[in-house]
Order: sequence, then C-alpha cells, then structure tokens
Amino acid sequence: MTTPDSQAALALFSRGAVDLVEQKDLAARLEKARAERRPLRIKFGMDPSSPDLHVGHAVQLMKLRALQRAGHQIVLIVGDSTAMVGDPSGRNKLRPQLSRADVEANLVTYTAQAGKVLDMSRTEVHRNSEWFDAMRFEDVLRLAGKATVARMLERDTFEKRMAANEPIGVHEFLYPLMQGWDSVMIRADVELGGTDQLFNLLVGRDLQEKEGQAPQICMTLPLINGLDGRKMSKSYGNAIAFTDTAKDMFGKVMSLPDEVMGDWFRLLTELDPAEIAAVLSGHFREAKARLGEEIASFFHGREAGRAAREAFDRQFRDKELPSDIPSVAYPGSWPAEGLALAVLLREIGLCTSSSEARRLIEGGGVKLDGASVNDPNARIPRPTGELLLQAGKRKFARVRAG
RNA sequence: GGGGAGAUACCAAAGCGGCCAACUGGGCCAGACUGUAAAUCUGGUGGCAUACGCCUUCGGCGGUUCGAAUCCGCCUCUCCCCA
Repeated sequence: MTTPDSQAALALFSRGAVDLVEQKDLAARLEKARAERRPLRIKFGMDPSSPDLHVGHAVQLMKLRALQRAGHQIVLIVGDSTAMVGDPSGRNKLRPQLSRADVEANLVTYTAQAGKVLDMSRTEVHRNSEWFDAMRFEDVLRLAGKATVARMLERDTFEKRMAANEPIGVHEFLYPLMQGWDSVMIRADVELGGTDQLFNLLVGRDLQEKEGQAPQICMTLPLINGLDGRKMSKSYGNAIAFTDTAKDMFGKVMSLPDEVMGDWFRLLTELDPAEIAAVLSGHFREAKARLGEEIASFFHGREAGRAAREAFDRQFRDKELPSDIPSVAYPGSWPAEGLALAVLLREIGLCTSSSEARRLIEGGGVKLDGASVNDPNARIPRPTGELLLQAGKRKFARVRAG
C-alpha cells in the first residue's frame, strides 16, 4: 500500500464532508495506520430493501472510491437485519419486511451496481444477519441496555415525530444500536454516511468505546436532492438511477435547478476543484450539459455520454425529433369510423389511461404529425403509413395500424 | 387500567344526510415564457365512455335511510391526558 502523507490523506477524507467527528481523531488514526502499515477500515451501510442504486448513493460511493484508491479497505454492510426494522431516517413509516430471497436478490443487484464505482474484488461485504441472527433475546436486551431513551429521543427524526404526535415503535430505537453494533463487529475505523446518518454513526462510536475499541471516526456527506427538490429516492420517482440510459441521465441532469450544480460537480465527478470552478463560472446551460455528460460518461462511457448530449441538443435546442422514436403497431383492429385518439394514446403506452390522455389533449399537450390536437374526442382514421404521435414534451411514438 | 380526540385522494387539510369524484394548499402533469433550469401566468390532477352518462373511492365490516364521507353498532389503528 502506498500511503500518502498525513496532510494529503486528511484532505482526501475530509473533502466534501459535512460532519467529521473528530477530525483530530482521524489525523491520529491515519498516522497510526501509516506507522503500522495497515489500511483503515471504512464502513458503509447499504439498505437492501430497494434494489436499484441512484446517484444519491453515488455521493458516498465516489468518496469510497477515492479512499479505496488511496489504499484503504472498504467494508460494505448489507443491512438485511436492520431492514426488518426500517430506518427511521426521513421516512416515518415502517417498511414491509423482506424475505431472505428478496434480500439476496437485491444484494446481487446492489453489488453489481456498486461495482460500477468500486473495485468489488478489493471490497469486503457483510450481511449484518451474520451476527444478528446468532443473538439470543438476552443478547438483544444487553444491546438495548447500552443506550437510554433520552439519548434516542435526541435524534431529530424521533424528536420531530414525537412533536408531530406520530407513532414511534419501540423496536425503532434498536435501529441505531444495530447499526452501531455493526461497527463493533467489523472493527470500523471510519464510518461514512449521509448527513441524516450522523446520529446512527455516533451511536456506533459510543458502542465501540463501550466495547473497548477505538471509537470510529464518523463522516457525513451531503444528501443530494432529486429532480423535484425532495430527498432523492427511487420511490419518489425523482432519482437518476445507475440503470438509467445515458440519454435519460443526461436529460435528467439538464432539468436540475442551477443552484445544485456546484454540489453535484463536487460530489459526483472526479474533476479537480479548479476545473469545476472554471466550468461554473461560464454559462449555466453549458455547465449543466458538462455535468450531464460527465455523469452519463461515468456510467456508460465517453462515447455514450457525448452521444447523449448531442441527441439532447438536437431534440431540444434544435427542436429536431429524437432519433430513437419507438415504432409501434396498434395491437387492436382499427375501426372504420376512426380510432379515438385518447384510446390510441393509452393502448400504445404514451398515457396510462384514456382519461389522462383526454386531459393531456385538452391541455394542448398532444401532437399528431407535428400539429396540436385539441379535441379530446378526436378520432383518427386508419393510417396508410406511420403516424407521429407526441404526448407531452418527451414522449414520442410512431404508430401504424396492426 | 380510566378518560378524551382522531382515521378523507400522492401529502397536508375542509366537508358532518342529497348541490361530493369530494373546498383549499403543496406536489405532480400539461400549455405560455425559457437554457427541457428558476421565477411567473394558465389549465388539469379516480376509471370507462364520441356523447347522455355509468362505475369505484372518504380506515374495515355490518346497519338505518328513497339517499351516507356525513347517522348508528362492532372491529382495527393512532394521538393526548390521568394512573
């Protein structure tokens, strides 16, 4: 392992971090590790309850990537046991329990996706059921006894829920303890998480100390918001997923608010700070396009990133039609008196219901062969060739009679 | 254990026997304007239907009524106060 000198190492860790508890501990730990010629064990927990990663996760993963390249040992914890509790962060509702099979399936997806950012061959992966399944009730009680109710209520989400008269399950108090226990079990030197994780990370620190271990350094990185300004989450439909196409990634980046550009560049690209500053001082559309290209390229390669940008420019800047309009055949028979446009839109999947299609038509959002249609009852005669349909800004299809 | 309050569409929150597919705000979708940004303005926001209209929905199950989100009973869940 090649250990950078302490100053540079410290800078590498703390760049972009919101909380770092404690910085001096980290400096000392780095120093010690260097003397012992061992890497630091960096812990990061993943929730296996939803299968796909998105760029919100990438904030953490990019940091882990940098640390991994600096020679540190990344330890991913798959929280299959904690998933049974449901992290009280952010969401206020309990999650459904997952079956073993679901967890395993998600785990496969997760590690494959994380592999786009990390070198998984050098990454340690654990399920926390490895130790929690072996616990007896007595052990659980002992763990629960390591924290007080008052301490738990300090957590802002619990505090808010109490204030809002919302229910809190007693078992939810166990979540931070479980996460903290993971740190004890893997002897973490550092734990990384989003800013909403600070409380959980600190509990790990306490537990390690109680168990006679050196308490872990807790580091949080900003949470990035999704396309609509809320916390990025797949269930909100506002995420840029690892599995999105290059074109989708680019398009989604272009619809981000200007204000978040700086954070996104810093947290999600590997451009150096000087270059980021230069890009941000130019025109914002340009900066945003650069960001979109960087992100799309990271996941899909340079060529795909560039192509996504070009396709976008053609479609939206130059108002040309997209190059990849799906061509579909209307599955049913085409009535002699013409097919209701609303039904057609539904059947080919441009709208989810004919009611929605009618609303869209009335709102002027539907174009047939480039011309707006405003009659929700419009009937379309059976076409000889292909019809070009557009629903809203970005949904297109070419249709022919089946 | 005792007493009180409450459960309405994605979220918040009105409605308290017919005028309710259900006020309003947020979110979201669409249109105008743009840089597919923000801000602003406009329209829309259960499903089916060319249309008259029909169907499903107000925690769950029953009941009263010509008619219930609204009244009654039971059940489930939540919060508050007291112990």
